[in-house]
Amino acid sequence: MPQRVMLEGAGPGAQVPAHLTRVPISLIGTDTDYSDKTVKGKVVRKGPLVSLASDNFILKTVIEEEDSPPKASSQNPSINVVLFGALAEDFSQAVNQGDLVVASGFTVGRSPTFNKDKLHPFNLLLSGDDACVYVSRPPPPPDPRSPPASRRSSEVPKTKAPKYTYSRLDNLKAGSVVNTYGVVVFFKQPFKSRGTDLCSTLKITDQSNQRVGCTVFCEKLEDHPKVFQVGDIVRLHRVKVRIFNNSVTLLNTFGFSVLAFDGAEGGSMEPRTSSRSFHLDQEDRRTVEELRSWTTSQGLLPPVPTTPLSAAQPKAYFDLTCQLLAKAPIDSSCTLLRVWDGTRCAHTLLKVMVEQNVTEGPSSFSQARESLIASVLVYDNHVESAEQLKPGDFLRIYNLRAISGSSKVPGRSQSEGEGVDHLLFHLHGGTAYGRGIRVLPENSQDVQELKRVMEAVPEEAEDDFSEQDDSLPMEVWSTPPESPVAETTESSTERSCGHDTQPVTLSELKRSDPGRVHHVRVQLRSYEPRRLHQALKLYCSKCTKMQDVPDDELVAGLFSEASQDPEPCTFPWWALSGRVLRSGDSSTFPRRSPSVHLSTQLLCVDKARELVFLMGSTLEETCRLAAGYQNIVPVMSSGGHMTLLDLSAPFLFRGRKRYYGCKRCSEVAVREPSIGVELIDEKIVAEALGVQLLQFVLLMKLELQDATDTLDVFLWRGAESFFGVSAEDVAANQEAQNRIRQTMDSLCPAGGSAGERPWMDLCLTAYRAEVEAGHNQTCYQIFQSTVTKPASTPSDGSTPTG
DNA sequence: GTTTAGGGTTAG
Repeated sequence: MPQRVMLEGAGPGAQVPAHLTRVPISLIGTDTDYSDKTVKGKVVRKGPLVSLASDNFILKTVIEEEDSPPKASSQNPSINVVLFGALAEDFSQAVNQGDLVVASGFTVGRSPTFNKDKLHPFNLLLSGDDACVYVSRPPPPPDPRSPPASRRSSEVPKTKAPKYTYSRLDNLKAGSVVNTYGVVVFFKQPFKSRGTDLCSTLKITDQSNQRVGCTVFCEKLEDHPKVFQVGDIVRLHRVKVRIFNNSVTLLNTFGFSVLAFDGAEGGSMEPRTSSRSFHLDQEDRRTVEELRSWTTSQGLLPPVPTTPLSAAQPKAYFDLTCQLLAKAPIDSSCTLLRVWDGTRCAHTLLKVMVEQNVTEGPSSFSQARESLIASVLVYDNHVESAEQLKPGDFLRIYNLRAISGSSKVPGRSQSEGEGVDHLLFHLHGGTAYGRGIRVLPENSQDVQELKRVMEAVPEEAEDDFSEQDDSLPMEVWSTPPESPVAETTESSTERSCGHDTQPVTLSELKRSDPGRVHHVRVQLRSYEPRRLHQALKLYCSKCTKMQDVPDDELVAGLFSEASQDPEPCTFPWWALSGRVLRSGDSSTFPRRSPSVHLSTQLLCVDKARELVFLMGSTLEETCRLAAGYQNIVPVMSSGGHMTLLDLSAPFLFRGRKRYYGCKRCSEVAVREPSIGVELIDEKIVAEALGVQLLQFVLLMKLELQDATDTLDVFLWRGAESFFGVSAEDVAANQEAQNRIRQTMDSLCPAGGSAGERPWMDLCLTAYRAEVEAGHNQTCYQIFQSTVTKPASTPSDGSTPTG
C-alpha cells in the first residue's frame, strides 16, 4: 500500500535507480567502491534517534537480508547501519521495524561492535547528500494513522518525514479532520459511557484564546488522554471538527492519538502516551515550550496541583494526591478507600469500621500511622473504578468532598469523640466538576514529591507494615517452606540481612501485602538478559532514570561526527594547546590530527598528564591514548567554543573505564577543575564540567521457583553484593564479566534439570512500582544476599563452565 | 466509517 514516504513503486523518483546494482550483505568489505551499489534488507532493529548538538542526529539500525541464496549457515546475513543528520531524523520518523529498505550512497567501515554482536565485521555509514534509503513496507495490514502530509520536497530521494500540521483553535473548519495542540482548562477522567466506550472530556485553549470542548471515545483506558491537572498540554492527532450548540467541538476519529505534557515551564518533555510509535521533533518541543510560557503569562496554571490532607476543610471540594493503603466494599454502591499523603489533617480523621475479612490490604496499622489515614467513601459509578485499584497505588482523586464526622456514615463509625470535628471524605456519584479517580504513574513528579513527604514522616509512624495484622493466619508466618529438600540441604547463597523472619513459600509470599521483607528458599529457573552484557545499565541518582550503555558503534559514530569539518575554535584562556601526532594507519575519513588541551594550572603543579582535553580523535584513538593519560575528556568545537560531545558518548576516559553523564540532569560547561592535592577522579571532573555522573548498575530479572510457585524478582540494588563484583568493574574488565557468567551458569546450568540447580536462601523485599504506563504492580527485589559458592573457576576464564 | 456526551457538585 503506497505511503507518502519514499516507497518503492509509489511513483516516479521513488524507484531505486536502474544503474545501481545490489551487493549481498555477506560480500560487504572495505576493498570495493560502493558508489553505484545498493544493499537490501529488512529492518530487524531500529535504534533511538540520538540528538547531537546543533540540530544533528545519529541513528543506528540493523538490517537483515531476507532473500539471500540458501547457504550452509541457517542465519540470514545482517549488518549494522549508522545514519547521520537529516537522514537519521527522516529514517526515525518514516521507517518501522519490519520495513524492507534499500540503501545506496553509503561508505563501509569496520564495525566496532563485531566482537560483541557477531553481526558483520563491517558496517554501512550513511551521511551526506549521496546517501539515501528507499523503503518498502509489507502491504497489509494498512495503518489508519498514515501521515497526512509530507515534508519539504527534495531532489534527493532519501526517506521523507511525515509532517503533521497543527491548527490553531480559532481556525477550525467544521467537518474537517485536524491535528491540534491545546492547554487543558477543564477535564474529566475517562468514565463509562452508556455506549461501548469510555469517554473523556477536555476543554482546551491556546494563544487564540478560543476555548474548545473535546470528547474522546475509546474502549481502552490507556488510549485516553493522560491529563492529570489543569494546565497540562495535549497534542491531538486526527480529531474531527463539529458544531454543537453553535460551538466548535472536537471528537476523536480514525487514527486518533494523543500525547500529554506537563504544562509547567521547565517541566519534563517526556510525553505521557500509550502510543508506541509517536513522533516528537524539535518543532513539537518548541510548540510545547511556547504554550507553557503563554500559559504562565495567562495565569492558567493552578499554583498547587492538589490540596494536601493537612489543608482539608469541612465542606470544601478539593483534589487529593495520595497513596491507597487498603480498601473495603461497604455495599453495592459504596466502597471505602483508606489513603494517606504523609501530612496530618488539622481535624481528627474518622475511621470507618468495616466487616472482618473484607479489607484488601492490611486491616489495621500502627497507631501513629492510623492517625494519618483518611477514609474516602466512593459512591455509585466510582465503585467500579475503585475495583481496579490496588493497595500501594498512587492516586489522584478529583472533586473529593470533606464531610464533618457528625454526618451519618454507612458501617459503624468509631464512637470516641462522636460527632465533633471528625473528618471523612466523599467522592459523590456522577462526573460533574471532573469528579473521578486516576492512578498516577509512579515516575510522575507529583508522586516523587508525595514519596518525599511520606519518607519524611517520623519513624514511629513508619513501622506500619511490620505491625502484624492480628487477623492474618499465623501459619503464613511460621510454616516452614514446602521445599522438597530438607532445611539442612546446602545453600549456594547466604543472607546477610539480619532480619528475624521465617522463610515462606513463594505461594505464601504472593499472598502477602507489599512493603514487607521475606526470606525464601528457592532455585533459579531462568533469567534475563541471557546476554549478560545487557544487564549492565547506567543509572542517574538524580532523576532516577535508567538507560542502556550506548554501544561502541553509536559512540564511534559520535566521535566521527564530532571530528568532521572542524570549525574554528576559541580555546579557554586556561588551556595550553598542542597536537597529537597520528600513528601511520590511514583512516577511512581524512581528518586533521587530534589536538590536546591541558590545564595550565595543572601544568604548574606538574600534574598536566592527569587531565587532558582531546579534540578531533576517533573513539579508537581516544582509547589508545587513554593508556597514557589518567583522565581524558573528549571535546569538540561548537559555535566556536570548546564543548563536550553529545552525552551519549562518555565524557571521560580513565584507563579502560568510561564515564557517562545524564542528558536530563547535566548542565555542561567546559571548566578547569579546581585542584588541590587530591587525586583527580571522575567525580571531580564531572563536577567541574557540570555533568551529572551516571552510575553503572547491574539489572537482571530472575525467575525463582520452589515447590509451590514461581516468582519473577529483580536483582538490582543488591546485585553487586550478590555477585561480589562492582558494576563499574563489569563495564571495564573481562574477569568481572566472567565471574557473573560463571555464577549464573552454576545457579542455572544450561540444559540442566531442576535437580541440578542449587538451592538459594534469599532475602526479598516486596514493593509497588509502575511496570507499564499507569499500571502499578507488586515487584520483588533481592537484597543482602550473596552467592557463596560460585562454580569452580576454570583456568581459562573465558570458557563457560558446563 | 461513528452510539456513547455535549462540563457546572451528592444529597449517602
